[in-house]
Amino acid sequence: MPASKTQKPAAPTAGARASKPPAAKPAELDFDLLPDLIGYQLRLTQLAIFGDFGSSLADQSISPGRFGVLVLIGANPGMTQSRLALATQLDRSTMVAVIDQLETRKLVERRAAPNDRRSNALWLTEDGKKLLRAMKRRVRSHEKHIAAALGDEDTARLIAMLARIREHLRPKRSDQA
Amino acid sequence: MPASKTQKPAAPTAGARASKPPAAKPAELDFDLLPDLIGYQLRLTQLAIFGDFGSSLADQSISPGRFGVLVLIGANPGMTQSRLALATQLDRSTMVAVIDQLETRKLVERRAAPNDRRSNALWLTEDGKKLLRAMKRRVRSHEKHIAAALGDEDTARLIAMLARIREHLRPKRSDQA
DNA sequence: GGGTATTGTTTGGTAGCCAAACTATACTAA
DNA sequence: TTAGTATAGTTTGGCTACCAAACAATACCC
Repeated sequence: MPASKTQKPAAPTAGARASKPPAAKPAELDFDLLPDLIGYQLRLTQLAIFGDFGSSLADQSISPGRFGVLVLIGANPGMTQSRLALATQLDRSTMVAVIDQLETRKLVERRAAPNDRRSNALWLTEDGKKLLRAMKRRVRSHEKHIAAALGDEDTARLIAMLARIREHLRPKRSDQA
Repeated sequence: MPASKTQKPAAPTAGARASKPPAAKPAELDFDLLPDLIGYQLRLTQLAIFGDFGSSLADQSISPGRFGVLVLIGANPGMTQSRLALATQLDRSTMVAVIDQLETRKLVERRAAPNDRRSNALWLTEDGKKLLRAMKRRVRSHEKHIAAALGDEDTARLIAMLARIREHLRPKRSDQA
């Protein structure tokens, strides 16, 4: 932004005030090929859903990702961090901070793994279980709200389509849903 | 990672969900309700697509988001940063860095806006146009590859479904595709 | 035993994003 | 004209989320 002010302000002094043409309306934006891109549509939709999801869980300040971690630990008590990292497609080093955070909040505990002293066995605390139950309820109701836009049948079809895309994209991969 | 299938309801036989055998083996992971969540599925699919997309554009080191910005500027030459921020759902302050980056790489230019000395009019440089053309080709072919997993008809249906979800979620909003 | 693989961790980096405060400019109305 | 207010871009500061390399402890295999 030029700080100089050497230029005269468009002299409104002259009475030439007659023609104020269409005033150059912003005009419609052209999104070109974007709306046809599946990745773009996915991003938009995910933004919308996560925004909604987030606001619905905001008071717990648990992000969708953290919720997923809690679910996995809840459903697979005693699992290790590495397995969890694999399942969530996060790096092991990332998972350290995630568990640190959840442990600080007293939602998750690291315990000794029975067979391997390198591993941490992850368990929900009572608080964690309680919070998870409450969040699951909300998530399910939130999900119902979304599914209402499509109907059960189309919702199932949508999920199947997404799975199909993934399978087609990455020939082989496992330990992930 | 021991692997298996793309995971399934996991619950070994319906209903039974109490016993916890002292699994000596990694055992199957239970993803619980996650696979039924649209948001979760979207995230997985987006990860897969963007990963693929990214690797296909890696040599240009242009992220999907940056690509979208280039497309918008290309299709709406002279548009301002604010409009662009609105269209991409980014903050205006975020857009500054984005444009800085693209300008440094000589793909985009900030020019004086004709009617408003506060605004920057954004234009692609020749390099920008060239790169955009090349990337569009790749993106389209990439898109074809994805669509091949579904077929044209289902692809269109998928996109329509996603749009429906968004509309249902956020009552109304404009300036976005 | 020795070699190698794996687990969790530390460290250091990146991308991407938002919010508040600020400057320059534009618009509006007294 | 002038004052008030709104807007465009920017700066600053922060935050989340992520990866990659290196490392110690432990496990596994021969």
